Amino acid sequence: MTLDSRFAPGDVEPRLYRGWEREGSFACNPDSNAQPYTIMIPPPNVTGSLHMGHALTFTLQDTLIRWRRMQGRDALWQPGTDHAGIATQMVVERLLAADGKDRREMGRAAFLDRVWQWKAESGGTITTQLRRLGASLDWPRERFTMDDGLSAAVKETFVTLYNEGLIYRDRRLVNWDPKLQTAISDLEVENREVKGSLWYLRYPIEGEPGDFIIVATTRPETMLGDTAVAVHPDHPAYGALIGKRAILPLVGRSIPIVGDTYADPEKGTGAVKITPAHDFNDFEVGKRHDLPMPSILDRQAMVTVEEIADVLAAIPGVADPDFVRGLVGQSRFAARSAIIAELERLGLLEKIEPHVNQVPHGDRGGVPVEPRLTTQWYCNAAVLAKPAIEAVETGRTVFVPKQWENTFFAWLRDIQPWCISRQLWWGHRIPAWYGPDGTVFVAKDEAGAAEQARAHYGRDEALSQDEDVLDTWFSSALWPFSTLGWPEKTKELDRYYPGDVLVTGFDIIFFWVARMMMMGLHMMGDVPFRTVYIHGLVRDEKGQKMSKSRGNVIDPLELIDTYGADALRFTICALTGPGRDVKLGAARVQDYRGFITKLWNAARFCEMNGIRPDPAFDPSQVKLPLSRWLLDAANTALREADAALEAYRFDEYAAAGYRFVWNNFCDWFLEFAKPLLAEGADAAGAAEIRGVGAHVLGLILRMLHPAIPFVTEELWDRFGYGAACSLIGTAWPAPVAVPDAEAARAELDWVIRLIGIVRSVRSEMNVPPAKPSPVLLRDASAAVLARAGRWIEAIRRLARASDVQALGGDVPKGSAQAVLDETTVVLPLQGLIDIDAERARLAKERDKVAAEAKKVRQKLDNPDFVSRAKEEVVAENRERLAAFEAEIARLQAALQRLE
RNA sequence: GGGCGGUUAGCUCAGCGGUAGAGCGUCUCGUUUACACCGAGAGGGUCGGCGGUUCAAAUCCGUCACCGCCCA
Repeated sequence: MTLDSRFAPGDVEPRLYRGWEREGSFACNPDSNAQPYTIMIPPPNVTGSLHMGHALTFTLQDTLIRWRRMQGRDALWQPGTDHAGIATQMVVERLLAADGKDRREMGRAAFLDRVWQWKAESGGTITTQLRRLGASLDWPRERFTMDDGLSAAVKETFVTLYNEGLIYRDRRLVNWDPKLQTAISDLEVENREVKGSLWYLRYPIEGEPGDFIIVATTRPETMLGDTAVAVHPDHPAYGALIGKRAILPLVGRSIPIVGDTYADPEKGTGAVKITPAHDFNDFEVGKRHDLPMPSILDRQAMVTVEEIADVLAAIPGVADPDFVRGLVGQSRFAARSAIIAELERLGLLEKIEPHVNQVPHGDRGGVPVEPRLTTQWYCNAAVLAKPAIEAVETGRTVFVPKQWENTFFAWLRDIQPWCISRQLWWGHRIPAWYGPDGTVFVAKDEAGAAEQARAHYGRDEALSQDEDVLDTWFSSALWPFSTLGWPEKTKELDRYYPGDVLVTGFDIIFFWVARMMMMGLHMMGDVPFRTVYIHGLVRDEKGQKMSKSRGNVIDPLELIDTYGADALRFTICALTGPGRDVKLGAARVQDYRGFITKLWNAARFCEMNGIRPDPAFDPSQVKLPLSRWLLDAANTALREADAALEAYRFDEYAAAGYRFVWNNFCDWFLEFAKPLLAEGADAAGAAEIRGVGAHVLGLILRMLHPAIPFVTEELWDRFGYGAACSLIGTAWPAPVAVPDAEAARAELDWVIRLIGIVRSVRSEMNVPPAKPSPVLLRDASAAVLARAGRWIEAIRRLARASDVQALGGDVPKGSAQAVLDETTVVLPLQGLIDIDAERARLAKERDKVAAEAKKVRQKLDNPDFVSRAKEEVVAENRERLAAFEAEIARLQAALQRLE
């Protein structure tokens, strides 16, 4: 074995990943006695490809799962994807369109065949890409929401909830996407700021020629469907009109003027037109006042007059049925222009003001959503939400960070009926059949429905299944248990439900977290996960959200190609603090790649110096302070790493590893080890250093494996710590008792500080590095001198000292001086240093300490502080003051010696 | 309009009552054979403003400003 001078992730990563998969290293074991640890992913969209958001969330999850797996837990990380009804159907329709085909021509069955074919060819993109990241998902257990088993779970749930009255049909307003021609969820609607206008329309008052009520609207085209004008009951000018009627221009309909607090006297004119079939607020007003609710836009958002045909009336100068009929078939945008022009012609347009408003857009289709009155299937989410809210209130499920539970509560406490039907072909077909008279029979299959129909009608009747499919989230909500075999009673279900943690971004709380909680509690009787860890979003270096339109999207696969998966993963961990977005760019990944390289090179040094795993090495038997110091520091790092991971502090975990490897192992241990390993050094000492070095390198590899699995596994294998690809399954290290750790810490701490002081003085005094200098210790105790003697080689090497000795007599002329505890460190550098500069340096040092001392003295001079502060704080400050004063005295003495 | 989060060194961020920190960048120095994807040293902050609580405030409370997100 000889390690290359650079770690080559591109060669190593695929080989190790294949090795892990081949060895079955990612597999859970339902037959084991170990305590399970389960992470259910919010399943990614089958049409998706890996983006930085995935890289973030899967890196964190993989870090957790690898850590728990090493701790001996029976880890299940359940992979899979959801079928993404709308997105997938759009993808396949686009492919068909390229071939000049249309799904309606080919028919439902052929279209679905085509979707499955697409899924077989392209649906594995993201799962392949997750492997590049190193994600250790239990792939043989991969599930898809349209699988038979998961489909059975959907049917079971639908039928159960229907029978409980929690699923029902209702006619109400939905968010309708006119492009996709389906209902969509509130959560699939994004409000976009659009520069529009506020049009002020004059509606004539019935029976009072020449009088108008002026309504302000952002959507004049909907006026065809107006069935009232609402004013605030207390409105000074318009309040008196309540109870009268207005003539709806163009249409000629007589509509009431109603009093409703929905009308905001501050907005527009204070009077608002009411179109119950095309606006959610107006719908509520319509219900309160029992208004008609005609739709004037069809499924494509084209004008239709079918529902207002019988109220059209010709009123000269106000309304013209021919004009209205002429709008039929026009888009809502064209109709708007035409209506405004006509109103203007009739003198019924008061004015137009520029207006910026929030326009709801379908997030997939990209066109403005049209509220539309349709019959859909609904789930009574308010009932399901109650136990979900309670589970978080009582701590059965805990949010980390806790503040996110407010977001969860806010949404669930105000939850609207969940529209679960979609006018799509790709998805779980709603298990409802209709008889000839429209009676609904809900059953898991057609035979069940037929049986119900027979009982109902007393004979066999032809049934037709509902054409619609279910919202994708209906099946995603079941994911934490449907993937485990439910509704079958499987040992996996028994063992891995509830899961331990759901890891996701805050934007997903409404989507998956809330729905999984509701369905898990209702169908399984228990929460789906005990902890919900919420991380931030990935942004670019400037903090901007990554988006295709901004052109600032970073492809994680490119980062992996360039810097390696470990570098990307470590960067993500290091930057993932609590409740923070992660600003990430190539530069950051490059920086952290330095750490991977550092680790690699430290290992190379070990290799070159005969540091290799020794099964006989016993850390409790080490003799050298350096060994004890290193083991003690490793204990600290391990404790920090564990505490950090327990608390989901990925940044602190990464920092603990970084500090230990770089600042303890490399900067000091390996440097101190060099003379001890040199030729002619004490053989027993060298053997111990090799032993402890190998032991601690092994600890490092284990401790960092969850974050940087590839480089650690490669080194583990190459050094022969275990069989090939075995690190992933190796036990997580625990701190061990280190004899005399306190003394070792004191000793090494002193040596490190001494070297630091000498280096600092030399650098500040511009001593040429090639000029070694003696290091003289004045006022040093016998113990300190003995210590210096033990470390003389290291001090020579690292502090550029020619010798280290006690200084008995006077300080030689032209020396530089510094204070280390009770000792004054003297560097005789006559001719090499500028005495004035040295004087200034010492004075500055003294003044700095004096300033500190002054602050502490002022504190101690305050009787309130001494009497009211905690005793240990007072004592600590007394000690600090004493130390400062002693240091000042020594610096002062050093200054005087210069004269 | 309501809610949440943020404002600490040039940048990215920890710290959240008792000595202001890290990483990166900057400057100076370095052919010390693990590593220049390196080593050594240095400089750099009235912890957004203003009030308050406290012996003590970056940290707790109030208020304002600015930035970002979510919901109307």
